[in-house]
Amino acid sequence: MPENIEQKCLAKGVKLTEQRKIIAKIMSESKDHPDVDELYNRVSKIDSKISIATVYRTVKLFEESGILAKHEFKGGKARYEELNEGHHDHLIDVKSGEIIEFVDEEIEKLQKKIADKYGYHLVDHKLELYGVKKKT
Amino acid sequence: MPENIEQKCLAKGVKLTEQRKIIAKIMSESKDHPDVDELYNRVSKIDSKISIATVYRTVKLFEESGILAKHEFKGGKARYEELNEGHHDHLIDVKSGEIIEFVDEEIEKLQKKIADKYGYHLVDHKLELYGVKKKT
DNA sequence: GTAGATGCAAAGTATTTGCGACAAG
DNA sequence: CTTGTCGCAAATACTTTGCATCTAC
Repeated sequence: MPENIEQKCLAKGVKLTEQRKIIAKIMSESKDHPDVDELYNRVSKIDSKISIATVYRTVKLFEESGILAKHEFKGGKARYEELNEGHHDHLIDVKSGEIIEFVDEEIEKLQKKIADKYGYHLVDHKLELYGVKKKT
Repeated sequence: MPENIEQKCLAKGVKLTEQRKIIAKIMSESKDHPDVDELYNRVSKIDSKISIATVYRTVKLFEESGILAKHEFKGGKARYEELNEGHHDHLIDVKSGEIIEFVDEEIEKLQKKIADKYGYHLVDHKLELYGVKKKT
C-alpha cells in the first residue's frame, strides 16, 4: 500500500497537478474533517489562485479514487478526511461539534451479519453517533 | 400515545390546516421514504394548489415535532418517513435504491455502550448499510 | 379578531459545469 | 503534442424566506 496521497495518485493514474499536490498535502496534515470551504481556505493560504471549483473537483476525484472519504453529517455541508487502513466511525458531540473517531470490531461484524440475514453483501455503511458529554 | 399524525399535531399544539392534513395523510399512507419532490407530487394530486414551500415548511415542522424522521441517504435529497414506536435502521440496495428497514437490539445496545465508553450520553444516531443482493 | 399559515417569487446555500487558456505526461 | 485540468462565471439543485393574503381557533 502506498503511504501518501501522491503515491496513491500515481498508483491510480491520477495526474498530479500543482493544485492537487497542495490539496493532498493539506488533507494529509489535517487531523479534523474539513468541509470544502474550510479546505479552500487552507489551500488558499498556500496558493491563493486556486479556485473553489478545483477544490470541489479534486475532492470528488479523490473520493472516487478511494483517497478521501466523504461524510455528510447532520444538516450541513459535506466534510472530508483522508482514507487510511482501518475503518472507523464517528461520534459527534452535538453541543461542540467535536468529532471523535472510534473503531469497534463487534459492531462491524454485526453489520455484516445483518446484511447477510437479508440476503445482501455489504459494500458500504455509515454509522454516526450523536451525543452529549456526561457530567462526571 | 396518539395513533395518527393529526392526533399528534393536536397533542403538540400544531395548528391543523387543510394542507397539513393532506400531507399528514399522504405520509401515513406511504410505505416508502419519499423526498420532498415526490411528496409534493403526491400531495398535488389531492390539492394542486398546495405549494412546494408549504411542503418544505410542513415536513420541517413535523420533524421538529417528532412526527416525521428525516433521512439524508447518500448523494441525494432529504427523504422522510413517519416516526413510530420502535426505532429502525436502513439497509439500502445500491443497485435498485430499494430500502429495507430493520431492527436490531444488539446493535442498539452496542451503540449506547460505545458512546458510554467515550463519556457520552447518546442522543441520536444514524446507521445505514449499503449492499448488493447476493446471488442465491 | 389575531396569531400563525399559505402561495408566490425571489433569495440563499452548496455544488457542478461550459469554455477558452494552460500544463502534465 | 495531446489529453486532461484550471480558473472564471454562469448554471443547477435543493431549500429557505419576505411579504401580502388568508384561515384555524
